[in-house]
Amino acid sequence: MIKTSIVKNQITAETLLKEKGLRCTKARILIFCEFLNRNKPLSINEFKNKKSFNDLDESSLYRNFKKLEAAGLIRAIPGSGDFHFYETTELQHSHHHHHITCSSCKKIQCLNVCSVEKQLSKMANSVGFQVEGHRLELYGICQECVAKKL
Amino acid sequence: MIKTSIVKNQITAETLLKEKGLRCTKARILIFCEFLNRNKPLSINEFKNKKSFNDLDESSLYRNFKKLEAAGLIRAIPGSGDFHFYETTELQHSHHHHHITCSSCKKIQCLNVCSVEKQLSKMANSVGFQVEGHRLELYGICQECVAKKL
DNA sequence: GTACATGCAAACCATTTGCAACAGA
DNA sequence: TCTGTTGCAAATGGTTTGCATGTAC
Repeated sequence: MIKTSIVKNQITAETLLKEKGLRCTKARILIFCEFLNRNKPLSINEFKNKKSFNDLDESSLYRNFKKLEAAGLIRAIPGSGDFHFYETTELQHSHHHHHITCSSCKKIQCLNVCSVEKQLSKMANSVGFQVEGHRLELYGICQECVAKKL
Repeated sequence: MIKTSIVKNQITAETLLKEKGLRCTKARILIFCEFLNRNKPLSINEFKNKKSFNDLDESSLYRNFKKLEAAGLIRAIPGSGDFHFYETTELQHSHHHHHITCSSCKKIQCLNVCSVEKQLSKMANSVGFQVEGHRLELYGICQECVAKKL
């Protein structure tokens, strides 16, 4: 199941790269597949620390991020700490999601719905901006922890 | 009018610094006053380029930002472009609000309304969580940059 | 007088760039 | 083959740090 989607993503990656007129390099496919497989904002640091990227020079990493961004396949997420973050622009609509962290037991849960886009557009428009994207992290208490505290 | 508020802010600055147990250095007062007077997110770069800060060494700038942040007088704004951004926690910035960053010129704008709380509660409830809080950063394009690109 | 702040220079670290060797089309 | 990509090493630029001097209290 998981393997199937990874294979599918590899094909997707190669197809999209070609569509955008980019050469299908080993490195490029590896990087772009990582975005498609993980489908969430990834920092450059996460690539640097991953064993499968050990053979790839850092400068090539950076250059490929730039290329993929220029081609519109990934998007830079402005300002997130010490490293640059990017996310894929593909799959966005079907898979865009956020997380909520339990402040008691630290469990992280995926939220499969994001229903704030309209509000965000309004908020941004009120100060003359057009929204391109957002980063949202929730925190709260999960059912089990509420139960424990009673 | 403006002068009056600037004088007032100078007094405020010195009072707050003392309250937090920080020494009232010339540099420290100058920096913190800048935050109180401008009352919006400021990048370190804006300080570096300002003539009134020419006499102050960069390392002192950075050290003072850290001190003021540790004392809770200013807050670092996560994820901006090439420079760190801070805003004062005093005045209107003490209440809950978010920011939108222009992905072109990197300007950061405060959003004075947060109208997503209800949606967030719903999203969280759907996976059995009660929301305690959230972190939200928007990015997009500001009016000026839209105009430039045309 | 003492602890903390400053200036200066060097170090640090993420990112960029120049260049020669290499690989995709 | 020809142009774009890679690895390596050096450069860049924002930020940090060590140390001797200066200043708030």
